[in-house]
Parts: sequence; structure tokens; C-alpha cells
Amino acid sequence: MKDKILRKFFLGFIQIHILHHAKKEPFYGSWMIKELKDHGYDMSPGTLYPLLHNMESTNLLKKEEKNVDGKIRKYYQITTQGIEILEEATKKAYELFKEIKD
Amino acid sequence: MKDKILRKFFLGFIQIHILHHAKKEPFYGSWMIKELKDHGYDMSPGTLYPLLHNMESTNLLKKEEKNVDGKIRKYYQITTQGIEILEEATKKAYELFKEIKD
DNA sequence: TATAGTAATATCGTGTTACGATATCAATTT
DNA sequence: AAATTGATATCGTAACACGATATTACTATA
Repeated sequence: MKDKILRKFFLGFIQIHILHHAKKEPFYGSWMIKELKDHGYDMSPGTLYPLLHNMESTNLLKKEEKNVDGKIRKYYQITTQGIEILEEATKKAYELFKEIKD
Repeated sequence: MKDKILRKFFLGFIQIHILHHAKKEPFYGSWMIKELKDHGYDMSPGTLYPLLHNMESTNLLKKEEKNVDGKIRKYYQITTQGIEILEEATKKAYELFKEIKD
């Protein structure tokens, strides 16, 4: 119940997280699910993968298929546009936090 | 284009803003539209009012009708549950910012 | 070489909702 | 009355979050 409300609040947070990681180093889907879980965000594959596809088609992420132990993994890294969006988001996140912190 | 992407990122931010203001003092819809605009968030009535109704029905806000200059205005203020959600969101916003700031 | 297991990714159906545009409502001014 | 203004509500459409389930491809066991 409370979780469902919070999930909506945090969908943007999650995407910012994803962009941030995509900037540090390429990642693949199921790794990201674990990473988000470590930050307290439960996200099922049925939500994450379409989200990644969406972020790819809006040119925030770019995909590269890599062969790892004979299996194909799809690694995502950030695009130039993604970096711009991330910077904008960081600015806004700071303003938000500054305003609500007390 | 870029705006459309950012809007999605910031919907959670906007709701946190709303909760924050609702905690400080009661507000009404069109005042909030201006307030959000001052923070760089453009939000049309067709988006805000349903959002307020939603936040009321999920028990984050409570409504009170007030007569102002003969007109009825609907003032919203935060609920106990809203305060809890806001605190949780503040915590997460801080963690997010801490992680992405460099 | 079947069979089961496992890691990673994809898709399906459903219900929700964000959005701009438009409409309503009540009071005030021309 | 007619037009204006401030505030709130609704409509139609397209998007999409979600859990559950399916798929794909390789590996380990019998």
C-alpha cells in the first residue's frame, strides 16, 4: 500500500540512478535489478527491461551486445544526450533537496 | 522533446514539492501551478487537479473548502500518512543526491 | 543425448494515468 | 446581459508500469 505510493514517487529517482551508473560503466539488465535492490528499490524484470528499451529509444542509453562466457549480454551505457539530462536532473535534485531538507 | 523526457523524471519531484508545501501551509490548486512554475516545472491544470484528487484518495492530502471573497476554494494540507511518506522521500532524495553529486 | 537447471532478456494483458484541450462554475466588471 | 476572471473539473487518447509468464541459450547432471 505505502510501497505502491512510494514506487510512483521514485520512478524518476530510479531512472536517474540508472543514468548515473550508465555513465560510470556499462551495465546489463539483471545486474541493475540487484543494484537497485541494494538501494531499496524493488524492480521486476517486467518493469526494468521495457524501461531500458524506452531509455534507449529516447536516446538516453545506447546498447551494445557482448559475448560473456558464450552468452550474449546487452550492455547499456550513457549517451551524450543522456549526460545532459543527467546533469539537469542532478541540478534539480539538489534544488529539491535544499528546499525540503529542514 | 527533451522537456518530455524530463517531465517523466520529475513527476516524483513535483509530488514531493507538493507534500512539502502542504506541510508548511494549506494551498489551493492554481496557486500550486504558479509555485511549481517558479521552480521550473510547467504543469497544466489538466494534470495537477487529477493528481491532487489522487493524492487525496491515497490519503496523502486532505481537502478543506474555504470561502474566499465569496468564492469557494479547495485548500489542501498534508495528512499524517503524507508526513511519513514525505520523510521517507526526503531520506531517499538525500541518498540519491549524495550518490550522483560528483 | 535427454533432462533439468540457470542467467538474462522479452513479452503479454490489464489497469492506471499524464497530458493538452476544453468545459464548468461562481462572482465581478463593463 | 455580456464579457471577464479565477478556480476547478472532465474528456479522449496515447503511453506505460506492473506481475506473471515465456523465451533463449548455455551448462551440469544422469
